[in-house]
Amino acid sequence: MRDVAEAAGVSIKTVSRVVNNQGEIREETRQRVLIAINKLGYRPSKVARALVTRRTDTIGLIFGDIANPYHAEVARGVLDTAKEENLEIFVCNTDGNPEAEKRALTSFLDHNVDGAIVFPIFANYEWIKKYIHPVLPLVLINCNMAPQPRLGIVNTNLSQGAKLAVDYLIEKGHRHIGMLAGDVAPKETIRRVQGYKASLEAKGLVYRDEIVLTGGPIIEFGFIGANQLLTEYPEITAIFCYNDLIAMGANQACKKLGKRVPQDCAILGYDDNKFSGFVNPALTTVHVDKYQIGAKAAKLMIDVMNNPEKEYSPIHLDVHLIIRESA
Amino acid sequence: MRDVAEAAGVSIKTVSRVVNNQGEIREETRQRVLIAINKLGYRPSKVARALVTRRTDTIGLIFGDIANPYHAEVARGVLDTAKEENLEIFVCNTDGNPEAEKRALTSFLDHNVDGAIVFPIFANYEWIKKYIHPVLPLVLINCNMAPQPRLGIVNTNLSQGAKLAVDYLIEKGHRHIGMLAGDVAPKETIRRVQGYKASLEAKGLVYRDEIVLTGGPIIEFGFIGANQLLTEYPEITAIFCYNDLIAMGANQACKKLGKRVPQDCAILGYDDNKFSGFVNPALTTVHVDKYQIGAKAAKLMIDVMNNPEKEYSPIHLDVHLIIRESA
DNA sequence: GTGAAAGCGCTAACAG
DNA sequence: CTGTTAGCGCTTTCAC
Repeated sequence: MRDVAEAAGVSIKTVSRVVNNQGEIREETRQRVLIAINKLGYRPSKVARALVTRRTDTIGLIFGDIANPYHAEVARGVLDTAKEENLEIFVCNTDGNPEAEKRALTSFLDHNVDGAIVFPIFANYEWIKKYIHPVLPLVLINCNMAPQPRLGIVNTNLSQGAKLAVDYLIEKGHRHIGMLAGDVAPKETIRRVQGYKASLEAKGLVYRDEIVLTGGPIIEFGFIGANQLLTEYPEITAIFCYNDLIAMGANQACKKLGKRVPQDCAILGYDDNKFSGFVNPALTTVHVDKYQIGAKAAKLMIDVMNNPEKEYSPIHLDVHLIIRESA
Repeated sequence: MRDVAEAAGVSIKTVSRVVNNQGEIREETRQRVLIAINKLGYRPSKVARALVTRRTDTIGLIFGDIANPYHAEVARGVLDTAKEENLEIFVCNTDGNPEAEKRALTSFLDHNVDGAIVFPIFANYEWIKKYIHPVLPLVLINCNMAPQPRLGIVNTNLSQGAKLAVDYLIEKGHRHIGMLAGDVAPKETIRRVQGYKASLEAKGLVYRDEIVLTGGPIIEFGFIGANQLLTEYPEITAIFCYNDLIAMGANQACKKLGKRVPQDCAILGYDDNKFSGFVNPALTTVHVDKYQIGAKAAKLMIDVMNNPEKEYSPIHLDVHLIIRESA
C-alpha cells in the first residue's frame, strides 16, 4: 500500500480512500492511484483490514454432513449467494456431535467470522444462546428460538411435512406405520415425530414408542433400522423415514428380506434429495427446497449482520409431498 | 491479551509465550497466566496473529460443484483431515467456469489462505502457474503439471479407468460405444477420452469423433446426450459416461426411449458415487476413492505448506471397475 | 526467564 | 480534497 502511495505520489490514506471508494477524491488523483494499483498488482489485505474493521467478509456454515445431498444442496444455495456478495464461506461438519459443533463455533469465533449459519444440535441450544449468540450474529435453521436482534431463523415446516407423509400412508390403508427417526435431538423433541404422532392420533391410531427407532441420518441406519422393525414387528406395513438416505437403506433392507416395496412395505422418505427419483423403487418423499434454505439463510445472514439492532421474523419455507413408487 | 497480562501480573509477551508455548517459562508464571486466560475467557485472535505470522490456518478448496456427490465426498475427506489439524476450509464452486476459478483463487489470496486445493480447469493452467502458484502453495487434483516446490499433485488414473471401462464393454461384445464426455477441458485433453480411444484402438475398433459428445457433468446432460446419441446413431449399444451423474441421466433417456438397460443399451459410469448402487438399474462404474482424494490432498497440502523448499512427487490413487447392473 | 519497543497492513479521527 | 497520527491484537527482535 505504501508502494502504491509512493508510485502515485499521494499519501497512504488516499490510496485507502480510492480502494474503498469513500470520501471525495479528485478524479485525476483517483486515476493516478488506480494506475499505480494496477501497475503494482496491489491487492488490499483482508486480514489487515479485518484487524481494524472487525469485518472479515467471511461466514461459517455448520451442518451434519456435507456428503449428505440434503446439506450439499443447502451449501450450494449458501455458496452461490455468498459469491454474489463477495463473502467467503467456512464449512464444517458435525455428524450430529454436540462437541464438534461447539468446536466449530469456537474456531469460527477465533477466525472472526462475521456470522454463522447453523443447523443447530438441540443439546447445544443453551450453550449457543449463552456463549455464541452474544458475540456472533447467527442464522439458525429449523430451530424454535424466539426472534431477537442478531438472530435469523429459517424454518421448514417439519411437523407438517411429517403429518403430510403419515396422513398419506394412513389414507393408503396402512395401520401399522413404523418410523426411522434421526438422532440429532432427543426423540421427544423431533418435530417430525410430533407430526407423525399428530397424524396417527388424528386418525384414531395409537402411537407406539417401540416402533419409532432412532439413529444417524445415513443409509446404514436405514438398512439396520428397517431390518429390525420388520423383523420384530411383522404387522408393520409402512415405514416413515427421517430422510431419504434412511429411506434408501430401508429399501435395501426390504429387498434383503424379500419384501416388495410398496406392496409388502411402503417406504416414505423426507427431503426429496437429488437422487430420490432415481433409486429403485423411486422414493415417495416430502419435498424440501434445499437450495432455497441455503440461499435464504445466506441472504438473511447478510441482513442480520448489517442490521444488528433489527429483529427479523423467521423465514418460512413450505414442503409438499412427492408421490413416486415407494409408497 | 493486555487484560490477561495485567490480571496475571506479567507482560504481554509472556502471555504470548504461554499461548504458543514457546520459550522457557517458569511453571508458576505459566500457571498464573493460564488461570488469567481462563478467568477472562481469552482467546487469541487469529486475524491479528495472521497479520504478523502470515499464517491464517485456513485453506481454500475449489471444485466444480459441491452438490455433485463426487465433490461432496472429496470435501468430506478434506474437511475431516483439516479438522484434525485445526485448519478451517473455504469452499468455492466453479461449475467448470474458468472465470469463476480465477475469482475464487484471487479471493482466497486476498484472504491470505495458507494454501489451496484445486480441481483445476485446464484453460487456467498457465494463469495459475504464472499468477497463483508463485504466491500460494497449491495441491492440484488430476493435473499433469511437473513436480516442483510448493506444489502437490494427487492423481487418479483417469485414462486407465476409462480403458478399464471400455475394455469391459468391448469384451461384452459391444462394437459401437458412444461416449458422453465432460466439458471441463477441451475434448482432446480429457484423459478419459484418451483411455476410451486407446481401448478402442487396441481392439481394432475405430474411434469416431461424432459419437463423443461433451457437456456438463450433470444428470441433465446425460439425459439429453444419451437421447441424441441413441436417436442419431441407432447402431450404438453402449455408452461410456464421464461420471455417474451423466450415467443416471442416460439411464433415464433409455427409459424414455423404451430401451432396456443393459440389454438394448449398456451404460457405464465413472466415480462410483454414493448413490450409484441404488439407482435403477444399479450402475456399473469405475470406482474412485473420493474420500481418500480429499484426505490425501489435505495431508499433502499441509506438508507442502510446511516444507516450501521440498519437491513432492505426485500421489497416485488407483481405480477399479465395479460391475453392477447397467453394463 | 522475562519485558520493552517496533511493526505486520490497514482504517479512523482529526487536521489542514 | 488530502495528509498525519494513532492503533487494531498479535509476534519478533533485542535487551535485561
